[in-house]
Amino acid sequence: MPDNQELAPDAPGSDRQEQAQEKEQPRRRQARGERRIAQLLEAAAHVFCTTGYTAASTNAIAREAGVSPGTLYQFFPNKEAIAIELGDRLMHEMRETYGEALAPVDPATPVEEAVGAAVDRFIAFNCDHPVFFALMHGPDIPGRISEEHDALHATLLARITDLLSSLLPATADPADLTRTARMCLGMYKAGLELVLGHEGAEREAYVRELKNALVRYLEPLAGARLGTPARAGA
Amino acid sequence: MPDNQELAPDAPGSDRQEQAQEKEQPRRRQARGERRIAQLLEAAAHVFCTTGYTAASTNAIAREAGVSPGTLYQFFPNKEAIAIELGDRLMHEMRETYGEALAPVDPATPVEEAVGAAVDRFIAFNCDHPVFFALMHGPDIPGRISEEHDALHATLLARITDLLSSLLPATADPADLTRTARMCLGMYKAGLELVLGHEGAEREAYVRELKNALVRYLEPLAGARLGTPARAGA
DNA sequence: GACAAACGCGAGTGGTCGCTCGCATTCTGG
DNA sequence: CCAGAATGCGAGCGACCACTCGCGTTTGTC
Repeated sequence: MPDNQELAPDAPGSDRQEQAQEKEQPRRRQARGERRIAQLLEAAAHVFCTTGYTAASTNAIAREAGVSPGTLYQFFPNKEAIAIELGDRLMHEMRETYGEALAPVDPATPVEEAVGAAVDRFIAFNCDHPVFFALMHGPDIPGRISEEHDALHATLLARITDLLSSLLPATADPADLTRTARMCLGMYKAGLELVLGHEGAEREAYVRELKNALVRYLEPLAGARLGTPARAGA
Repeated sequence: MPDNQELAPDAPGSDRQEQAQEKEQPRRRQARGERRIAQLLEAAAHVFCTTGYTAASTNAIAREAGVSPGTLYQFFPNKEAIAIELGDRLMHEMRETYGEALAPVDPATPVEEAVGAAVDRFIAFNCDHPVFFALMHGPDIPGRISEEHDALHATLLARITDLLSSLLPATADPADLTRTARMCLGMYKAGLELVLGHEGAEREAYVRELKNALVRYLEPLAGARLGTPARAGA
């Protein structure tokens, strides 16, 4: 088992003459291998999506990718590593493409706009990558993914809390803020599930419904700000 | 395997002389057996609660109940039947104890009151029986439980839709009603998760937060009704 | 072309889990 | 009190799954 150092680096400290590469053991990999990895991850995404993590068998993933189980284990040390690599790539893509949704907002933007923009971005990402939802909300996910989920959860919570504290001028109790932020995130998740469960116009209607729920929940809190009475109903 | 007809009745039609009992094959069971069943179901509830359905092993359930695996299979034909019987009993108890929450409401009651009463009842039930949440929201539940969940889901949806249609006088589009009802149920589930994740005063604060979110979401829809501007904040 | 390393295969291994079977013990009706 | 049913046991069976191993094939390098 002298393979797979790239995806699952073990403890170093043995004979290593030239670490003058980029990072860690280079593990020379041909283009063919990279293609196989992408192929396997795509197959894994499909299988995870349809059956969930635990119910997904590595043999099924290999079959879906059209390779043998042995080939799969040439590139991934174990089943967990597949989910982790998949999660890492999704996380990376999300931060790259939709990172702006996490950036601090101009405190002058109305609630509707801020909520709408954030919801649109995250909904779009989740619609493009349904595996993300399966990996993040499965009850049986491996430890590493769970950590990533917690990190994302905490990040989102912090961002929402920031946004809320910019809305509530002096109502200072941070415990209230935390609860409200958690409630917002929960409502978003619930709405996301509804959105993912429908297609086309119906899906968009649910997006509007989710935005309505969030805005109506948050608007009364923004008492000190200039009200935005214009509300485009469904 | 001439046992377990009561919990898993197979196709009848064979030699049955005296069906003058109460229902189905009587399957004479001693008090000891009934006690064992209750004991096993309690153990199963605990194991399902902590590890989920699929991860729960029948041997673990038997161990938790302090009996051998063979004894477990004397009363349940298979693992699924354990979850089904547990679900049936929970469902029965819910209908018995909290069925009034599903009864039609007086159309004169304000939104806050109706929402608050329903939320309180269901939250209380779920707090008393955390297994219910685990069985209903696990992604790996067996078919029968899934059907029960769907039935409950549909019932709740129908009730919420009724309540909504009594609020919206003439805004007739039933598709909008369905979406709003689904959003309400999703918000309730999200809130329930938050509530179950906390204890004591914090838990009650989340209950209030959930009610706030639901009321604020629904209140603007009740435009034609006499408004209830008194809102007790957190 | 030759060598080595990366790639690819699929039968096989160890382990777990749902479930069974033969047998011992306890209860119930007559 | 005794025949038979209900209860109880736990080693073990078959199936499945994550993962391995030995060997054959392809690819990059000199």
